[in-house]
Amino acid sequence: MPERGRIVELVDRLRRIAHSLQFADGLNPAQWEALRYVARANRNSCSPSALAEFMGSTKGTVSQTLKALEAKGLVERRRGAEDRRAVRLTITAAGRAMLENDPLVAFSDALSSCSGDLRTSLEDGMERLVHTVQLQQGMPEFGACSECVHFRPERCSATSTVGCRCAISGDVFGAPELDRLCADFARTREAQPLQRLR
Amino acid sequence: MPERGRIVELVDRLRRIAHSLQFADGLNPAQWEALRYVARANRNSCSPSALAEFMGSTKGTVSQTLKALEAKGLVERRRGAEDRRAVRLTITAAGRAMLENDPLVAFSDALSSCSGDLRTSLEDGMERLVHTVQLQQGMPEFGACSECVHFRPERCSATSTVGCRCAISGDVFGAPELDRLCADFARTREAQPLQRLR
DNA sequence: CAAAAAGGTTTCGACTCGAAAATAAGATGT
DNA sequence: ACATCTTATTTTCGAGTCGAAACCTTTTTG
Repeated sequence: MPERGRIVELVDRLRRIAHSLQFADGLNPAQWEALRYVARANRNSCSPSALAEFMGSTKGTVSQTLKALEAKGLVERRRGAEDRRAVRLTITAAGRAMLENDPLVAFSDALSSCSGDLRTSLEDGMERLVHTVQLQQGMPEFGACSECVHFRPERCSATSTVGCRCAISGDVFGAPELDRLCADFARTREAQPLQRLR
Repeated sequence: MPERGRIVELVDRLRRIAHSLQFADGLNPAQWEALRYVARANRNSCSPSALAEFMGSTKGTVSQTLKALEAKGLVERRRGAEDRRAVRLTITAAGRAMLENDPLVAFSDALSSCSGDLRTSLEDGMERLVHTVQLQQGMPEFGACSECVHFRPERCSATSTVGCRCAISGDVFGAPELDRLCADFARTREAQPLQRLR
């Protein structure tokens, strides 16, 4: 029997370290997470609701996080044009600058000296772990078009540029947004077991 | 260039999931972490100070966490026999029972269906990641005798049982405590680079 | 012995977070 | 049109967490 608790300890250490690191530059962990999200989500998912779902939090709590980020000039809240209830979140130049020294980059730096293969297999393993737990726990999963059930490839005009018409929103996403996180994401293949990794 | 931010995203998701999961059974993440620690530390490290260092927190904060755990009957605080300032923490039977359904076991379950090799290489990779970041960030690292600089193997009487006389505390640790976490831990080999994994 | 240091606890204030109420804009049904 | 329901978000409130600093007690040091 492989030690039952090793992965538990590792995850908890990782959590603690990441938590500690994210008190940098006057932000707190929730604010860093939200800032990262706003920089990473597609235009349909840049809303307080989607962010609340992503963070496993409530809209009320997220509203305060966003208020803090807006006060610091890192994020903008604008009311939607068509739907006046909606709020569209956008990251500002200052917000992008702030992300340049994201404290979690320490983890990326830690891998900088290792081979690409090693790095990739570690990342793949962690990704499977995250997916599996999210699935088992019934947590929502966010992802990009390429692995999404709702993805409908679409050719743009004469050039062979491929975009994505989302079967849910009906919107077309161009190349820049194809890799962004979407709240409507649903993985195409069901729960790939960890055995089949690599 | 391998995507720079992938590991950052993964770590942050892992952190968020682990955080969410640890609001089970009336405890909070800090309390779960402390409970795990008390169950896992050797007798010299079962103190509020060591726990504070482990958690990257302050003694005051830890004191409150412990007060909560004691009130729930999961941990006992007893004043030291020799040094009356010291407090010795011990986990109770109820505490052990509580750990039986540690919410982070979800991560262990997620790996239960994968091969031992795969699991081990993922765990090894994550362990290196944790070590490397802790080292780079000047964070304290906790570990057990087997990899510790202060480890001095010691034969007990006629039987070939091997114990550990710690060069710092001077104490002898028997088999049951050899694998426990120690606040005086110092890794023997310096910062093994991630390249040499496996 | 007095002073300093070490181990813990308490107090206080800032801040986070979630639940619930409030606001406001769309959507739906009659 | 009009009332009602739903969606999107913010505000308010209260409980709880955490860190800094003050405090207490017990060694250790000079």
